[in-house]
Amino acid sequence: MQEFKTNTPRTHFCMFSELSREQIASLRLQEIDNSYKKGEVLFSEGSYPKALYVVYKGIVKIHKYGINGKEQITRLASAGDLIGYRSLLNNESYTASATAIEETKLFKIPSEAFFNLLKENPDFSMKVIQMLANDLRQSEKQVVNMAQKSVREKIAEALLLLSNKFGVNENTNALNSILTRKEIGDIAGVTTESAIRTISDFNKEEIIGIEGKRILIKDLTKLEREAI
Amino acid sequence: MQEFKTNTPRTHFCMFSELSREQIASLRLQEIDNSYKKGEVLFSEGSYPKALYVVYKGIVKIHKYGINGKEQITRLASAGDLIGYRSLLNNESYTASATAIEETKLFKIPSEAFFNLLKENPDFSMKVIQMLANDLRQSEKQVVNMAQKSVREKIAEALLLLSNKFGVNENTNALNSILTRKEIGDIAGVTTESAIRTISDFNKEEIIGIEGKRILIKDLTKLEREAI
DNA sequence: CGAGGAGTTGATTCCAATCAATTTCGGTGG
DNA sequence: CCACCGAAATTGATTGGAATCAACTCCTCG
Repeated sequence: MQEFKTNTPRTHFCMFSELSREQIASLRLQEIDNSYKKGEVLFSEGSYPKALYVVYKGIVKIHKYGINGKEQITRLASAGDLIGYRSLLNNESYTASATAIEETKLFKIPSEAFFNLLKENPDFSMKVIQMLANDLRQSEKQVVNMAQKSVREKIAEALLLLSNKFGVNENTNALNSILTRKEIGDIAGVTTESAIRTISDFNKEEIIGIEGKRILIKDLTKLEREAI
Repeated sequence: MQEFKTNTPRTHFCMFSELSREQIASLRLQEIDNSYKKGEVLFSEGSYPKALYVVYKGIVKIHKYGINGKEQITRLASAGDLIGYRSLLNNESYTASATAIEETKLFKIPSEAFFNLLKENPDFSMKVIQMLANDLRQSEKQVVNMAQKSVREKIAEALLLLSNKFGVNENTNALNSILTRKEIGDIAGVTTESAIRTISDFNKEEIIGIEGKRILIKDLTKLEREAI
C-alpha cells in the first residue's frame, strides 16, 4: 500500500532561494548576537511570538508536552529551517517549545517584514504555502506512524530521520547529530527504556553500531526494512 | 454562494468568505452533477489530482492505509471544507484517499483557476496559508495524542471531534453524524473492538448514551475530562 | 573526587491487540 | 410485509508488547 519510499532524502527546501536581493533586504534579517547553548530554550509553549527565526547553525528541537509531562518531539530544525512561523501565521500562542540540541545561532525576522513580503510577493507566498503543505504531509504521515507502528518500527523510523536530516560521516557512518536516547525516544514516541532496548537490539543485529552516545548506521537497507 | 453553517464557530474557517463576486466567479466553481453515495470513493491514495473540491453537502473522510491495511482517518470534511488541495499545492500524488460517509455533493474548482487566484489575490493566499497553518497545528496535536494517549482518552477525543465538527441535536443530544464503530476507531487510532468496548463503557458510566448506531452526548463535561 | 545525569538491565504489570464466536441490524427481494 | 443475507456490533478469552518500577553502572564535568 505504501507508494513512497519513506526515507527518500528530501531535497532541502529553502524558503529564501529565488528571492531578489531587495526582497531579502526587506526581510530585515537580524543576526542574533548571542548563540543558544545546548539545552537553552528559544521559546516555550504558551508564550506569544514576536518574530520568526531562521536557524543558520546548530540543531533545534520543536517539542510538546503531553500526558504527565512526557515530551514529544514534533520537528527538528537545522540550517536554513524556519521556526516559529506557524503560530505567527495563526496569530496565536506557541503550541510547542523550541530548545537547542546543539549550540545554535539564529537570524531573526521581524514579523511585519515577513507579512509585508507575503503580501507583496506571490512567489514568496507560494513558497510558504508549499512549505506548509509539505510539513502537513509529513505530520499526517507521522500520525499514522504513531497510531500503528511498533516500537521497533518507530525507532528505525527515527534513526532514518536523523540520518536523512543530518547525514552520516562518510568514513565512519556515524550519525552527524548526537541526541540522547531520551530524545530519540521522544521523536519515536516511546519511553527512554524502550528506545535504549531497541537501539541495543539493532546493535546486536548489526543493523547499527554504537560508540558511546554515537550511533553508526551500518546497514541502511536493513534499517529501512525495519521501518517498513 | 450559500452560507455555510456549522455549530463550531471556533474551528470553522471558510476560505471563501471575503472574496468579491468577481473573485468567486474567477474560481469557475462547477457543481458536480452526480452526488457521491455513502461509501463511494472520491479519490484514492497514489492517484494524481486534477482539480480541487469544495464539499457543499455531506461528510467526507480523508483516510490513509497503514500497517497491513489498517485505516487511519486523518480528517473529516463537511460543508465549506476544501479537499484535495494539499497534493495539488505540492504537485504530488494524493497521500490519502477520500470517501463519502454520507451522501455528498461537491463543487469542483479547476486547478488553474485556484492557482491564478492565489497569484493575484494576496488576501486569498493569506487565507490559504492560515488554513494550512491551522491544519498543521491540528495534525501535530494529533501526533502527540496518538503517541501518548490511552484508548479511553483517544475515543473521548474522537467523540468530542464529532460533536464539535458536526454538532448534536439540541433536543436529544444525539451526534448529528452517524459513523460506524470502525470509523470511530479509525479516527482514534484503535481497533474496532477497543472502540466498541470503550463506547460501551462510556455508556455504562452515563457519559454518553447509545441508541442503535446513534451516540448521544449526555455529559459533555465528563467527556472532556476523559479526553484530558 | 564527588555528584548528578545518562545509559543500561531486569522484573513485573497491564493495557490493548488479536482471535474467535455470536447477536443485532438494516436493506432488499420475493 | 416478512424472510433472509451480509455487514456491523458485541462479547469473551487469550496473548503479547511495551510501559512502569527499580536498581545499578558509567561517564563527564566542575
